[in-house]
Amino acid sequence: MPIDPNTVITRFAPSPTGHLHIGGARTALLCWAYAKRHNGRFLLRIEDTDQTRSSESSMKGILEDLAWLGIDWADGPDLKYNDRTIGGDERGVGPYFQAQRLDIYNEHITRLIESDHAYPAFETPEELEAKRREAIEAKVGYKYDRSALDIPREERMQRMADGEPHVVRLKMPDSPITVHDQILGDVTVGPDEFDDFIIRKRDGYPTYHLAVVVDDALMGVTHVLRGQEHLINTPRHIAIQQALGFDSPTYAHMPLIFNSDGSKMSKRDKDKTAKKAVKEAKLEGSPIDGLSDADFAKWLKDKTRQLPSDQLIALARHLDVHLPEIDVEDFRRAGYLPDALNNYLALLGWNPKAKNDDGTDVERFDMGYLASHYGFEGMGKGQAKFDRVKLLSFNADSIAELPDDAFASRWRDWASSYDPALCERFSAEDMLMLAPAVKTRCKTLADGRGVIGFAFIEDNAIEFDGKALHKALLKGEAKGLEMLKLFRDEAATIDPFTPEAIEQAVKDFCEKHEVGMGKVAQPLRVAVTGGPVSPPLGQTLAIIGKDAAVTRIERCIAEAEQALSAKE
RNA sequence: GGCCCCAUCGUCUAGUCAGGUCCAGGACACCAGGUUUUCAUCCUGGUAACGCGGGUUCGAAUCCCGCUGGGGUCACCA
Repeated sequence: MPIDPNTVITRFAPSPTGHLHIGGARTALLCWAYAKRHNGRFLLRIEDTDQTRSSESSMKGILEDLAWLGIDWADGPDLKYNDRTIGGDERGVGPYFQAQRLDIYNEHITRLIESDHAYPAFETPEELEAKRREAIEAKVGYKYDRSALDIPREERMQRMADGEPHVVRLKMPDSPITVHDQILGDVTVGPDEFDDFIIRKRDGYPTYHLAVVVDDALMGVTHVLRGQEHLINTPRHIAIQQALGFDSPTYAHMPLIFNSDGSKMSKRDKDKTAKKAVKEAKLEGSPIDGLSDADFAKWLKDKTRQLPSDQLIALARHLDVHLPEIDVEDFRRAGYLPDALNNYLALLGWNPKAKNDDGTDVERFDMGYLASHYGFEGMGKGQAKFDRVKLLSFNADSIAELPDDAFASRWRDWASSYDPALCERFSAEDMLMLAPAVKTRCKTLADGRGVIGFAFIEDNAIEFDGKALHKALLKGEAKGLEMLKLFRDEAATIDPFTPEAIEQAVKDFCEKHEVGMGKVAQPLRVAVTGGPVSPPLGQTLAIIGKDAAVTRIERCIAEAEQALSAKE
């Protein structure tokens, strides 16, 4: 297993216990970028040593989310995904699932025990828990008391060989350990801060600390970039590396990201938002299929209880609330573009420290830029708050910058997964026609529908906004109503009924009658949409089609005349 | 609570390592004006920050100390 120390190798190692969290996505993105920048390899490893919490579906979801973001891996799980094979094992350092590497871990653990760097311990979890509680009551920090070391070595080894249930603990050195962190600088932690932690659990699986060190070393990982929550773990990892004779990789710990109120971005935020909305709506029973009233009540009462994703989404739709996006999947569903999300994520904690031609700071960039410029030098040290509003602005810009055809196809792709009714109502050609009107008016692909909401209403179900109707049709000298009546017959003759032809017809009509555009456009707008706000008139009319337009104009005229006669 | 990390506009940040060119620059948000048949886009301008207290220095956002504040971590989770 030859490892080239000159090749940068980074890794992302998620545990498949849920969706890919936005924080994890940022870690993966920056690890990926660092490897690309140095012409190295980015590898993916699945940390599934927690047998009770890991699942196959979580793992697949994570891979899918990474692929959606545009993060690809040189080594890692070799899975078929959308007919495309991702990953490979050219170097022969797999497998990339920790659960398949038990022999490797055991081999190393045996080495540690034989060299007296580790030892078996036989206390039960209950015994340890009791000791821990005592320590807390006595207000002293809990540390494992090494009582297993009181057992003579021979006896310990024999009991282990006899199959007595045990864990294996690493004997921590009694000198301080310094982490040379690329972002934070040197961080030294004294020996009093650590106890002899467990490296193999009672069930025979290694703990995270052991597995991560062994895998990183054997897979040739040169740079470990991860969240700051791991900083305190690093001395433990260094201790294992030293005991095993491994070189330590270069470490870089990045600041964590938080909600704008300073709280941790947690998957539970979604449930929290939904619970609040349920209480405000004073819902008694479960409003959605598949969720019993009893389960609903249980969920509502228990702050920590979470609903399955699909039920939560159904509930949110029912209550018309927007759930905060936490997982990558949430951002996908909400209609974010991966480019915008990646851009924002990278910028949260990293700064390219470069200027645009106009002297402003470089903020907007694509994956290619990241892959050629990312480095630890630009990383900030402070914790950052996740600003959804700024992300939304990035997303809106990215959408607006898309050429019409690209926008239309992305919009359609999104809708086919998350808003099938939109695809039924509009063909691909329709959506292309809609593109210029919609793309500058939506911040996410999901709010594209809102821009053209009037098209989803039946012609005879349009409700005219009273205020708008009055202002556009009834007020003033040159009555909008008169213009609308005159234009009604004109509209029927427009052929083809395209945005351009409609615009031209309105323009000609205005010139002929010597009135300003507004005098005709606003009444028409109210007539076909019911309200005073819509995309440009040509598109607005073309979207619903000629027959619908004429029908709506007639209904509006009738409504206005009724309002007029009611007044008199 | 022990240990560790951090601290510039409301938010993300540039500037801090090599103290003066910073009465602190950019972006998002906000406010005002302009373009536009509405809305949106777009353009122009504006409000807004060096947490506090001590030092060092001719001079500190930048160096040192303390305080305060925020965060992480103390699992047979990762």
